[in-house]
Parts: sequence; C-alpha cells; structure tokens
Amino acid sequence: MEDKYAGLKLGNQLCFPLYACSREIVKKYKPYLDELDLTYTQYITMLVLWEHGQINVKELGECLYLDSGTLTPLLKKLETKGWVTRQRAKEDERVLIVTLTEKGKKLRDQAAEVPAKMSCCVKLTPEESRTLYTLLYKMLGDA
Amino acid sequence: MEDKYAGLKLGNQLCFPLYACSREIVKKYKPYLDELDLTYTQYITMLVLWEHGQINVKELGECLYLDSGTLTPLLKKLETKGWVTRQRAKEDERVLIVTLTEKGKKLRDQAAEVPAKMSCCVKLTPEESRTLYTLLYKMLGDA
DNA sequence: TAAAACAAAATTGCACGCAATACAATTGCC
DNA sequence: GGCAATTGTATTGCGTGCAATTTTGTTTTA
Repeated sequence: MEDKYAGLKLGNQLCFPLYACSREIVKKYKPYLDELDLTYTQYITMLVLWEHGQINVKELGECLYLDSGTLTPLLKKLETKGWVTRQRAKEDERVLIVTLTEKGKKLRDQAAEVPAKMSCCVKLTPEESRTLYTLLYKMLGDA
Repeated sequence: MEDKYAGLKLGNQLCFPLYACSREIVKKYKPYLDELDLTYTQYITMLVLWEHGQINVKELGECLYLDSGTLTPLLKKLETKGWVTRQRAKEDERVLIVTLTEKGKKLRDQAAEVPAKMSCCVKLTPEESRTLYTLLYKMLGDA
C-alpha cells in the first residue's frame, strides 16, 4: 500500500535541509561578522570586492546570484560605511562600477580570521566538506 | 608563498554555495507554489501540518528552525486563507495550537504533484541526492 | 501565597530577496 | 538620422528571518 503523500513529508524533501542549513550557518557567522559591522550578504559582497577590487553591479549579481533589488540598497550601505565607492562607467553610463576604498581594503585584514573561526563550527570531515561542496556546485551549475 | 587571504575567496567558502543553492531551489518551487497560492515558507509549514494535523507554534518552530517572529504573521496569513485555525490550549493558555481545516486538508491533493515536478529540476543522481541529504542533516544535527 | 523566575507568543525594527515595474542609456535596424 | 528593442540600475511592494523586547500565563520558591 503506497502512501500517495510520501513525497510531501518534510523528511523526504531535499530542499528543506538545504534551506535550514543555509540559515543556520549564516546565523553562526553573525557574532564574527558583527565585530566587523557586516551582515552575511554584505560579507560575501566584500569577498568578491577583495578578490576583484572593482566590479560592476551586473557582474557582482552574477557572482552572488543576486539582483539589483538586493544589491542596490546593500551597496549604498557599504558606500555609507566608506568601504566602497559607486560611480558610473564613462563608456556606458548605465553601468555602475563599485570600487573598494582604502578603508575597505583594510577591513580584509580583520576579516581574514573569520573563515578559520567558522571552520570550527562545521562538524564535517574535510572529505565530507569537499563532497558537499562539489554536490552543491553541481546543483548550482544546472540552476 | 601562502596567500593569507585564501580563506576569504568566494570559491573557498562552503557556506556560499549552500546559501545560493537554497535560494535557487526555492526559486524553482515558485511557479508550482504560485498555483497553490503558497510561498515556500508557507509550503513547508503546510507539510508539517499535513503530517501532524495539529501542532503548536513552539514545536512547529523546532521542526522548521523558525521562531515566532517569522511564524506568527505567516500563520495568520494561512488562517486568513482558511487553511488553518489558531486557538489557545485550554490546559496552558500560553500555547497556541495550529490546526488544519478541511479546506487545508484538501489543498494536500493539489500539492501532491509538487515533489515530482520539482525532482525534474534537480540534476543529481539518486545516490548524489542521498549523499547530499545525509551531509546536510549531519550539519544540521550539530547546529 | 505573593513575588520572582520562567515559558510561549506576539510585537517591533531592520535587512534582506525577489518579482514587477520604471527609467535612462545604448544598440540595432530601416 | 530616427525609432524600437535591449540593457543596466533603481524603485516599489511584499514576505520572510531574526534579534530584542513585550505581553500574558504558569511554575517555583522564599
């Protein structure tokens, strides 16, 4: 006798632990990011900027899977805090270029400790972490 | 020569693909859930109710890793739509019991097709899905 | 038993996410 | 050149998430 509702059980969902895990981990970042006056979304935005120094909103959105509705107000906050500047590209006025300031670059040194602190919170073996990483990017790649 | 900032690369974060994947999958649910007039969070709430019929806010929050700040307004919306009722427990007036209505129970039949529709979107093999599921719950368990 | 401690929801305030829309600049096409 | 289609951001509105606080009800304890 099949349960026609089996697919609707919370325990049979793949999406739910993904959703719950994501929020739980972000929550664990909070105390460390609070020290830097960064939210999680602002943090991953800064990660991109620390790597690239300069990037426009469209490319940033592609990196982070976020759109201008999320990024525009967020980038204005980062600008207010003095970590980035926002200016239009001369060759195409539609494009907004986000650039790290000196102050923003310095923040990187404080942030450098965050990943090590976080790694203690994740109770997976290095191999499990790699497997998880690979599977997640496989899903994302097909998204 | 080590890169002291290697840990800060977006590509070296385990959290980021988790966060991005979660949002991408929820986005894929949207067209199917729109047909049912449900958001994703409302959907997983209904999953719990379809399984249990009745549950209080605290227990619901433990199931979903959500607190009353999120659940209270959400449950009021489900009540407005006529899918659940909200009433205080007689033995302890602090406890609010959420109960499925007949209309709410009927919604389950429409929702029954959602998991099958979604499974087409996930490009992982059954084995990969199981591995991912196990790893995510391992992380959640230690959370 | 009255006050203190505790517990469950609700409220408040802030920061996303994201769909939908608006707007301005650029490109393509005739 | 001129106009339509396209592109890149910004804006708006709604629904979360969550920390912090408040409210209401219950239990513990002096």
